[in-house]
Amino acid sequence: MELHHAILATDVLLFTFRASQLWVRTITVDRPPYFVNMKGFPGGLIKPDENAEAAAIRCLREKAGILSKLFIEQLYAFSEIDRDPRGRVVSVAYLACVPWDDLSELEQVDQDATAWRRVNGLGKLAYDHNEMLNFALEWLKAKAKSTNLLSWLMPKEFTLTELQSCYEQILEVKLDKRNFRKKILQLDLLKLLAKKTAGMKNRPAQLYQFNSKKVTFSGNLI
Amino acid sequence: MELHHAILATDVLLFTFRASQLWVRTITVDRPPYFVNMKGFPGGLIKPDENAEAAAIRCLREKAGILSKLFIEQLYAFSEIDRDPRGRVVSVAYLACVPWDDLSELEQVDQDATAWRRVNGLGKLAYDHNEMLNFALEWLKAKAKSTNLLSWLMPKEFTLTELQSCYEQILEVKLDKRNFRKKILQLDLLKLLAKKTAGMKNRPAQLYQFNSKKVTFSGNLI
DNA sequence: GCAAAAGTGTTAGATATACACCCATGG
DNA sequence: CCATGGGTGTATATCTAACACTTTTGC
Repeated sequence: MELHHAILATDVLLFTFRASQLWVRTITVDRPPYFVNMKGFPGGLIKPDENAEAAAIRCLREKAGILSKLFIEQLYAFSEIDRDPRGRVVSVAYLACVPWDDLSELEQVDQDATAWRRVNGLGKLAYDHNEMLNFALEWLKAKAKSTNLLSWLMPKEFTLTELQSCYEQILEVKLDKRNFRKKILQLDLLKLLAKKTAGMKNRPAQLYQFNSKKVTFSGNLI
Repeated sequence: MELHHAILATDVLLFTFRASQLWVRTITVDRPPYFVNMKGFPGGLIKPDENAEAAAIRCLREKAGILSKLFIEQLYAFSEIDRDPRGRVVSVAYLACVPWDDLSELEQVDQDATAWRRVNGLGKLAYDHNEMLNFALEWLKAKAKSTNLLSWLMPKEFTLTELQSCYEQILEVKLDKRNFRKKILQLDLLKLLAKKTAGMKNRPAQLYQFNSKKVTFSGNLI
């Protein structure tokens, strides 16, 4: 129908939270001109019979082995002419989140081609994936401040200290414990469970869960 | 290099503010299957030697006759399979803003193929352009609340009543005059000019201008 | 009993909201 | 003098920010 202009692709930045750290799913990119174990985010071409989001979810499955239900939203379309050394490729990047304990053992484990890596200290990534990561981290900050997005990063049950730690990671600030608890509890996002942590070498902590995983504006949270 | 998958295009929603109303630049789409004066937003294919934003600016020039310097930011990539009846076209939509009095007479005037139309009451548009408009209006709301974006919609000199009216249009709320003035003045975004309106049939109004047109977070404005 | 993390309130300052009348101009 | 839109202040409620000690458990 028209002259061929650009290949259309997608990349996905999938985040999770575990052990007081933000993690992102990476793949190994060892194609020319990238060698020696360079990392990037899973992605691939968009097929004629799928929209960009469907392609993103498929790539997560095929390239990163992730099948679980997840939160996914479009981040940005990266279209710089030289962003891919192989040719003109425009990539619609997606951001996704999944609670660590929703993942199967196979999804949690690191493999040769794909692994969970801490967001801090990823180093130089392939293509323009560092730029994508910066976009994603800014986006996470904005959403963490104004929505209940963290329901897609926290495990099913968590303590307020763990939740606070997740906010602190994403917002890159230190929060006051008492003010944080007052604020988050009065927002009515959380349900108090009839359970506490056990087996720790300190005082047991009250467990909570999110009321809803529908991500909506929830006031100015933090 | 690869199988042909999708054509890559861009569309631009260019807004301005005049006579207490939000306006958007439209074009006439009378190609099959759209006839009888259907409206849409200016757009076109992305060329091999330009990124999406450059293509958007070029399309504004070629299809809508707009050459002035403007604020432009990516909105969303629309990729539904059937969004264009002519074939598989993915469109990276951009939102742009320009102050009415930056426009030349030729840019202000309506022509056969392209015109300024009030945002309210546009009716059914071609393709998925109604969806684009909804995205853009939500985006405008969010930015109006947290940045000095309106520096790209207001004329060089304006009264506080005009500025309030622009906020009210975009946010779709009615604001209290005294609270609005208190808030906006204490934010230090505006410069008081040594001028007042004249020739009106009522009391002259103080004129202001924006200190800066660099769009940045400016507190929770309104 | 000690180490480690959990849990808990108050106060002062800043911000948001609600609200009504007088002023300057043109006709 | 009247119609039109411009301009101004206060009081209350709410939210934010700063801050330190006691409790419960495992070892």
